[in-house]
Amino acid sequence: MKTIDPIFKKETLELARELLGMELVHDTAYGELAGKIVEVEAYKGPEDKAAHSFGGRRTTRTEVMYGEPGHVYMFLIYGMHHCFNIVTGPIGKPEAILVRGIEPTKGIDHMLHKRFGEKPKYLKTHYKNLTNGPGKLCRSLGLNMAHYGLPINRSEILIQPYEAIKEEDIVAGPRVNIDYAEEHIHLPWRFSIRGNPYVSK
DNA sequence: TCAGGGATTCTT
DNA sequence: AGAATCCCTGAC
Repeated sequence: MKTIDPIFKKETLELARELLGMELVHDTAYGELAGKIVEVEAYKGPEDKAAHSFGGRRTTRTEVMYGEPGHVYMFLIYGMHHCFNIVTGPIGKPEAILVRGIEPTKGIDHMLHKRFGEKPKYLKTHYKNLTNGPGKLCRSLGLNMAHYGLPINRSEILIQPYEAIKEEDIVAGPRVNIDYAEEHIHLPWRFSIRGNPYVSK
């Protein structure tokens, strides 16, 4: 019986901050694709109006958030972009952390190819736009619905220590594109590494 | 069964 | 500022 990595048992907002500076790895047949996490958002259902699990909504899509923390919650947005999330909170409490930006660390050539296809030469703008957004980083790492529900650090998806981030280098602010969340729009549950170029716009 | 909308990205 | 694009959801 596989156990859950204890790091994922932390409180969601605390874990969100600690994820900054850690390395997200997709271990593929042709090598590791990886990047340092530089931006995340916390979603604390069922009380959080911005969360997919608000009000205890429990469907095929949100089901994994009701299970053990440390599993992958993937969803498709706007019919074309995948988003990668880490399930958090105790069993029965549907919380998650969305990874919105990473700084490439391993397998950059493969990532460029996955995102932009075959190019005679990749430009500076290709590198800059490789992983500075939730849909972009999934495309570059090759993450999709096939990874829904996988146990992190017990599968091809890994999150491991990489670099310590000082508390004063963490920026907290409101989450992006949640206009529907009414009084929860302004909760400062978006965290990023100050000044990092791979933080999304 | 179906209309409406979205935790985005790219182009104009 | 608007389009692309389609799965998920809730209502009927």
